[in-house]
Amino acid sequence: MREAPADAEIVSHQLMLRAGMVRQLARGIYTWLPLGLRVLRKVENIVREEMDASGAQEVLMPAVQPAELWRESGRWEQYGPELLRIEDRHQREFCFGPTHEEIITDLVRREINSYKQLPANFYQIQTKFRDEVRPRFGIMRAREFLMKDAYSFHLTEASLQETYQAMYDTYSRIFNRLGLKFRAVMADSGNIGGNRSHEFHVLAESGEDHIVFSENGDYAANLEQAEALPPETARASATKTMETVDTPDQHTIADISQFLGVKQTDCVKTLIVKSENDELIALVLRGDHELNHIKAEKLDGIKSPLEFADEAQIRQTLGCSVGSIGPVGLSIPVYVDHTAANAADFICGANEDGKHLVGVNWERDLPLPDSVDIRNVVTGDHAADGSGPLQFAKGIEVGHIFQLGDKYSASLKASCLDEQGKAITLLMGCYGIGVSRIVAAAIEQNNDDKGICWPTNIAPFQLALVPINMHKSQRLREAVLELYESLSSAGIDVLLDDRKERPGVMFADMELIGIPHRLVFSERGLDAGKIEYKSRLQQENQDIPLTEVIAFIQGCLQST
RNA sequence: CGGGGAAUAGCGCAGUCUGGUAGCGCAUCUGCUUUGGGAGCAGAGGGUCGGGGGUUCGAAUCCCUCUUCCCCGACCA
Repeated sequence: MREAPADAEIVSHQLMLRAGMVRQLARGIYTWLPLGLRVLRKVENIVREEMDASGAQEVLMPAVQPAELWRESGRWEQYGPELLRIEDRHQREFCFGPTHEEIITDLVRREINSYKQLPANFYQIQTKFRDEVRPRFGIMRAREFLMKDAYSFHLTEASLQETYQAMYDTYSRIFNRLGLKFRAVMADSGNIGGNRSHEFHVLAESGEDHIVFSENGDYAANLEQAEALPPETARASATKTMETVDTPDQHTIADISQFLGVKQTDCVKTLIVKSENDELIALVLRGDHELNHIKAEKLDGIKSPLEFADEAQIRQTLGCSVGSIGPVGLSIPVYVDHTAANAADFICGANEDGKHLVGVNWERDLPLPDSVDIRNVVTGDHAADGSGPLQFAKGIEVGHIFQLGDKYSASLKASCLDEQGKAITLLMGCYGIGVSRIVAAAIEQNNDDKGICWPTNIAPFQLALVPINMHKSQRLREAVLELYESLSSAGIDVLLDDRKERPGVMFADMELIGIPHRLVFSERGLDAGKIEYKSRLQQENQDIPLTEVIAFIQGCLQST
């Protein structure tokens, strides 16, 4: 289709519809059309080959899973509405699997009894269903999607580390073979649990995740996880006295700094969040900094997930509105960010509507508690490992590896006997790749105003063969068919555009669907013994002698 | 779950306010012309106007209701 449906928001979704790769059946549920499926299968095969090469073994687990196992792990209650629950005709409860920790752990506890069988790593490439609150962006965040999930089992921590590293290396090989620019970053392990975790991001401007890394690449983390170091310089000494000033109707830091004619960095903001008992806790940050929710909710006493206090409760306890809060004289617990703790002669709310304090100094006007890291890193911050200034990029998460430890093996009682005949609870790792999401992410990273620009290894076809006016020339037709046969037999994935269309239409369509290499064959070329080659990524054409064309194309495919 | 929007031909949209035979562009089909960057002319096919109910002589249009989809937020790989 030439026009994208109006509800396709991002470029990969629009192009996948226009190129005829997928069609939506229901909210977050898609049919893969032949062209899209070719890409999906190519991605899948690369993942499979590299997983096999890593020593992992492929299995295939059921999509429909009995509730009992989920009750045993405690997740039937925990998982919430994202878990699609169903009943069979006997009113037995099942769910459509969003992930397979329970199933693989159950399998392993039945089948693996001895240390001699370990370590083991099992994977599958299989359809998952997660009843997302808000599916969007086509297959980027669908409810039903294709995922590669792997689970490893170990007797010792060292063995888990070894497989974790092997998976890290395998993932890097996979994304390199896919031809995508990516980065592995340290990540929060979130609800899945465990201690160490890395995310793999495909870099794309439209990515929803923010990642940071140092120039030499030694340090890489997602924004949630990146540590903000305390300032290196000592706090300046006080030069001003504390005074109250009138700031009518000035609530935000932007308002205040403009109203008073000061920089946002001279201001300090105070956010009020809820404690575990729904009481109030203050978080103090420099005016220009953003609160990092993940860091905050890990602090003692703070409710997790983080919840901001409501306006009414703030007014009742502190006697002022949200826009006028400051740390001076607060009777509730206070956490101060490292950078805010380094401020001198700063400006903050006076805990009285329409008033702020200026010239405030820690330890003179108010006590300074031990400072903490609760902000997002910003441009100018340095990497926590000392590897230099941080750079920022946006990414799409396509892989995530975790060390689960005994989270599932303990609740599901998966153990085996060690060399001394003693039962040991197994340690686990799990490793996911969003196979269908990779297809969308690859398009987000590789497109132009004409359409998709597939990396050769995952393009639906490697080469487009475009004959000009083949229907008018029998000898051209014969030459084209012969060339098509020899290209195919040479193992080249070639698409012959044998439609009776005008050249412009064929060129535009081949560019839209993103075939990386193109050969144009005309009667004129046939006479000259030449064929015209063009790469999807370049403007210029070049003429190749017919006799050399197969070798030439093979060269093109190898260099990409 | 809260807030907002939409549903009319395969796609993009008009028509709805003010009820009176269902429209436009692209796509599709036929014919002729054209043929190296999304062709031109002529003609044709294609619609329970998301479903159900109501008001009316008459409903895409007004009323009620259900469903689905989209966006923002909360949530989350």
